[in-house]
Amino acid sequence: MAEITKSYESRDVEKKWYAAWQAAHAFAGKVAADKEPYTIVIPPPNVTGVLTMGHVLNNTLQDILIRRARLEGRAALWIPGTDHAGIATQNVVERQLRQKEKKTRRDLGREKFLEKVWEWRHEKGGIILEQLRRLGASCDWERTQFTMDPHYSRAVLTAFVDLFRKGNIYRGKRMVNWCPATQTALSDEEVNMKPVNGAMYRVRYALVDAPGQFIEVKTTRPETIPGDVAIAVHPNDPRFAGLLGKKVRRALGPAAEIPIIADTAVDMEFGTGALKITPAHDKADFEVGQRHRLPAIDVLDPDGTLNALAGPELAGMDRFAGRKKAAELLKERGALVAEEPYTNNVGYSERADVPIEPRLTWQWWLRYPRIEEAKAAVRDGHIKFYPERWSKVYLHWLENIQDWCISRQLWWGHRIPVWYRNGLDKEKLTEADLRDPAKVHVSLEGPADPANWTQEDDVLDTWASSWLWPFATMGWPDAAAQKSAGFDYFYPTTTLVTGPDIIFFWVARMIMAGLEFMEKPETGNRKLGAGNGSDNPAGRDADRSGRRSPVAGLLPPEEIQRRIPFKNVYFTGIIRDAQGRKMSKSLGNSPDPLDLIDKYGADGLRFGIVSIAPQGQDIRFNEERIEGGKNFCNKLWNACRFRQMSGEAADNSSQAAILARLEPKKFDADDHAILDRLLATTREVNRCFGEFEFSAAVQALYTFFWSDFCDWYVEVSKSKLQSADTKANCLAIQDLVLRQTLLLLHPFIPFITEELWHLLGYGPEGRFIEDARLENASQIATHSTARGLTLDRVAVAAVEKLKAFVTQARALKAEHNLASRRDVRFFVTTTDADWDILAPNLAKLTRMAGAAEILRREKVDGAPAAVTPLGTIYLDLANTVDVAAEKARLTKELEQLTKHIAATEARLGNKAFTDKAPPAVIEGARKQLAEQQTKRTELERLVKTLG
RNA sequence: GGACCCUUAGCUCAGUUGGUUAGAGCGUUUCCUUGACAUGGAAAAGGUCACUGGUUCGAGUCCAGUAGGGUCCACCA
Repeated sequence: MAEITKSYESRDVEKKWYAAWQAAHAFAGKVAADKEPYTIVIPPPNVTGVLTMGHVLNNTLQDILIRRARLEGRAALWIPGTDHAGIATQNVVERQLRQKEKKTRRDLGREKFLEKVWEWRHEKGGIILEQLRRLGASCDWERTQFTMDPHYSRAVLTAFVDLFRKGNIYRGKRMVNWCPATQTALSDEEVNMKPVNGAMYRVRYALVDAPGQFIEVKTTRPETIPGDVAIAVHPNDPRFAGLLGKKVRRALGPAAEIPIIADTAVDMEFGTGALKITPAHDKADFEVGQRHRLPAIDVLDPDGTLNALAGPELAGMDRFAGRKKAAELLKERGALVAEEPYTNNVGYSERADVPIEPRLTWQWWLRYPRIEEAKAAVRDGHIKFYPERWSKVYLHWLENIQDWCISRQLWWGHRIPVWYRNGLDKEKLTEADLRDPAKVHVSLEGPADPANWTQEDDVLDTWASSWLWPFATMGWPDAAAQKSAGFDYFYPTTTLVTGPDIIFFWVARMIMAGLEFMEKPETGNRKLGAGNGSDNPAGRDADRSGRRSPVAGLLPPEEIQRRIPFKNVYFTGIIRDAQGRKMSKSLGNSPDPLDLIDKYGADGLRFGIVSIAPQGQDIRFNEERIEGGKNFCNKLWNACRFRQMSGEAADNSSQAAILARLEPKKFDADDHAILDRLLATTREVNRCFGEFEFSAAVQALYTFFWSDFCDWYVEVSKSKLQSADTKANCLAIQDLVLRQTLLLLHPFIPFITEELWHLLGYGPEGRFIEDARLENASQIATHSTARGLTLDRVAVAAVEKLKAFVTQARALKAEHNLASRRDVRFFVTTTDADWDILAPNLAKLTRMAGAAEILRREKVDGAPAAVTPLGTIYLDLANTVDVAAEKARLTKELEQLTKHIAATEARLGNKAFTDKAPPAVIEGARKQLAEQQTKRTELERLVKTLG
């Protein structure tokens, strides 16, 4: 067996084991009838993405769950893959095209451009999947998915056709969020509101019939004045009662007389109480316009440039330049009454980070399916959220859900499988036309006579493909593919690990998709993709609320349970920098995880990131904690090194073999205590996994391993290993502890644990650590009992006292500047009972305290002393004691103790306490008081001896 | 405007149904290269648990309110 080196070098170890795991197909998810499945689908990173700290956290947690599942003997499957990320990817390729060839995508044309995108995808896409391997992610790479793969596209289009047939999808001309930079519509979820410092302009409009009279409005967007079609006031506003129905002259742009109208949408309190109505450029104005049958005058081109309708002075200007110019023009004409700084909320395009424009366009909309069941799935606990509070956010969104704009004016994506009969005027298409197969064809295959049809240009929102991820990655809707993927076995997936920022984008939609599409094959998967079904023209009077009355035919609970895409959702925190800001590319405040892996090892990074990621809270990134992860790995390495240097093991190849080497008759208190702590830690980690408390699990393992095992047990071992009588048993205990600790730690730090597992020979030759089974505490206890070992819980308390004894002894030395001396003597005055605890441990205690000897005495005078749970310990200093300092030190301790005693006595003297508190608590208080009093008596005596 | 979260040691944070003298890591001070580890060991200093009330025998923990910080949702020009 190879010798363990002095320090842990991660690089080669990581490379070696990852290659070995892959060569052995160790991560393959295989159907096994005798095992429980454990399934995770990765939140697919953008194919353009590179590994960020967010990915590190997210994927480390998934890997922890998957590896733990394997150790527990479950059939684990983790499906990896990437998202085609419509806008992001198209942007990347367009930018490259612009830089390298000085061309736009339109210069190339749709087909050529898409070729370029695929080229890019094959050359540079999916780097992140390679990076995940560096992190140690144990995905089943042979199942890697991409949302633009042919089979995945088929799933996406099948879902579209099916929903269209059911009447959930319709086409409508609506106000949408338009991104002038990418020139596509966006869903509400892709718009972020930001406060923007701008100006509020007070503008006056001249009354047509009353020269010299005006009505004033306030606006932040004077450049849209050419699109004004009315001025609205509240019908109950007395200030304007006389003006209703009168006309004013548009203040800017093509001359026009526009009416003053009354509408309750106007807030009398705000601004001047009068509102300019520009239906083409504001959602609220659009609705007012609809109510009053006013035209919408669109003065902006799709790219945000003012067009001819804005008038010659503004036409051709960018919207922001136009705003300034408009203000100047108004000023020149005396129409600008005032201009003041103003901060308002403006919607920004999430992708392009530019203000969006409300814009009236034809788009495809989805009325979400299974909304009620989606609520029930979470409300009734079929799907559990961790932390639970996110379910409120989820339910609130579903309560107020709006139809989803699923079409995008992009080229990279799933092209909507709709064909229009040639010659049809798309601008005038009615709902009835849409459902008429003679006019509009909807299918996967396309029309039989393609020459007579023209396909829809738009593609689907990327999320309209990723919402199928949990089952489209397992073959759906192809029955044969589902069978070979083990769909029936692995679906529903067990746990989804994701960020709360995509709860609406992704989590909620996946739930609805699962509920809608995962019907039993025999009852459903019927005519999926069969084309226009006009049996249910429900989309006819689609309104923005999109609410379907809760109809009969809601799924029963068993069916919900069967269809849901996952049983647990764990929401990670968002990783922030030291100042608490979100990590972002533009701020440059995100460390490169690969650098961190180089510096601290993948295991160090994993351990560190998990340890700072408590459940449900955002994470303040702290590189020192990553360094702490590395240090922990080194500690683990060296403890195993110590074990290896301490002696050959008879047989380490299984837990049973190690248990067989235990010699229960030779157990001392430390042996009992460390095994007790091992079982407690095993139990605690188990509990943590049940509650998804990863950082608590790491904390428990850290404390157990570092404090209980290394700082105490390994140190007492050094004495035990000196004696041939106790050596073999001590080594067996170390092996038992280390073996179990490696198993418990493996999900968190897979590389180093695999390496040490082999170096110490804890498994059969040629097998991985994950081929072993992690036993829980009661299984270990049962096996131990079978070997004649019964753990002595009293020993645990004794060891706590011994630890306190040693600490006091060391403190005495340190206070007298003798910490480095190993030749000091200690005296102890104590009871026979306590001496019985001390005596068998004297060799270890002497070594631990760094003393030459510890002797029992009846009485000691004039030496520095400390009161321990096992008697009073004295440092033999002969005549060199500083009596005053000694007295001050003891008096201070006595004072503190007296306060505590008073508090305890007060509690016990309170009849309400003794009447109402549980007996165990009262008993604990009494015991505590007795101990405190004993200690006080002793301290008082010591102070007195000092005069 | 609505909802949710946070405020505990110098810093970053744990603290799981209310119950001994509130913990960890980092940092700080002093000491230690003893045969696993200086990526380490020992000892120590450091907290009126944001504030104010309430419930309770007992509150960091439960309730109400206040202040400060954050996130999400919401069409006030």
